[in-house]
Amino acid sequence: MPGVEAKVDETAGGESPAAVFACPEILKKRADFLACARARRQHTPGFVVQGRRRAEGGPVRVGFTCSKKVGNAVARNRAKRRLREIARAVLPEAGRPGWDYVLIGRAGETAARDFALMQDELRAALAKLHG
RNA sequence: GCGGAUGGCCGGGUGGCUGCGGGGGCUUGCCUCCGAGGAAAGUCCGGACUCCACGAAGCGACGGUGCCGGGUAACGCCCGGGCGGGGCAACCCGACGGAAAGCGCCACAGAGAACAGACCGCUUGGCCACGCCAAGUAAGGGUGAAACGGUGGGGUAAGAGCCCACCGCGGGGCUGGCAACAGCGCCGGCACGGCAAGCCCCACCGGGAGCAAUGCCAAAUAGGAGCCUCACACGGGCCGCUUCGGCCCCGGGGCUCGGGUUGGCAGCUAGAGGGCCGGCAGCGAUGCCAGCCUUAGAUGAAUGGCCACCCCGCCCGAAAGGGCGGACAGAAUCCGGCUUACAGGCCAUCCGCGCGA
RNA sequence: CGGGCUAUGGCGCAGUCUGGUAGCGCGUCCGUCUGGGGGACGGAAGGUCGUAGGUUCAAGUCCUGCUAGCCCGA
Repeated sequence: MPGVEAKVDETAGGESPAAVFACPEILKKRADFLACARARRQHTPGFVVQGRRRAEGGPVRVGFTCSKKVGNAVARNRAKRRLREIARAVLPEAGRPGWDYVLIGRAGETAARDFALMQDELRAALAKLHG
């Protein structure tokens, strides 16, 4: 859909306010996930984060993965919701434009770990990833 | 009070801040409304809805269902009834058609395993007499999951439905019931072991695929290949000296085939819909009528995060209080069932035992 | 959304159709041969047949429900 892509290019131009970063673009293509999987990664007790810098630039993008190992549908959905929430809270300030991030849920921990703790861990992991 | 049976219900609540999906509104970034389940699950049945195939009917193959009656859009579901089994009872359970249509199987043990037959025996007779032979017999013993009707009496050389009574079984009759079936009396003297969740027979049912169905739009490979047809108007080629005529390419239309990547829209949520309170018919499932309320539609896929109070459970504590936790589980076209999972709690009816009046 | 396959000793597989004895190879253990190792030979142990019911005298096998894993089509 050309119209939508044109709009995305506008917002990614750099002049947009911080509100754009409040809801980062969601990764939808399998190829994007595979590209991130080949890039750098950081492990934390609650989740795994992968990140890569896209050659073409653009906004912050983020994707979420919870495999069957995490549990049944309820456990997977709950883990993804918590990952989305910490991404929404942390990425606008800690994420870098032009980067793709993938957050991967882990069995048990992602759904049970303290929420504030996971936010700090994401900030620390992103710093390591960028550096 | 203790124990039990059946039917039904709830599945944490309230408020605040901040986010997500969808609808609507307008002043285009704000407001407002709605937003998971009883199983949304497993995908085991039955439908609706789309597309494909098909002249009708019959027969066959394959698959399914299987006591009778009713309910239903339909069902393998539900209700009522019958029969059989379990329980002191309330009540529960049952793949519950046919084994005299045919084939097959019944290991081991045992004399003998489906058609009769005789190991130990019993009785009679004979003899070279503590044994052998012949005839009769199938009551008793032993084996087995199962042994050719059972119990009692008569009878007999010993026995045997050989005869009798009761029970069982089979046949036909009457009565009650729509029926499954039940009851009553009559006849037969026993023939017909089990397995059909082995093949099979009988009766009934069933076309295939699935919302990634299907339809439309846009971009793009590239305006591809084949067949039929229309027209020889333009252009090219061939036959022909030319006009003209015919044929082929090309062109218009139709059909088929091949390659075939994304994106959007429709389908897409109001339907045999659910809930509450009534009325009528019915034992009931259910049907009819009336009123009110309610009604998720995502597509890398929406319900999250934090806080406060209350409820419940566990732990620590003398208490105040503190800490941890909240069953099973997440819509994907929709509906009716089935099956499976489920912390804790509530309500109603009924049964047995004990105590009291 | 629809369809199929598998589950048996530690590992890989037979046996299931056609019901009565669970078998094969590798591995493990013991012994012998060798000075020792390897190897060979001989012997032995080891299986709730995924799970819960049912049919049957009898179930790994037949039927039904469930669990786990794998594969295929749109």
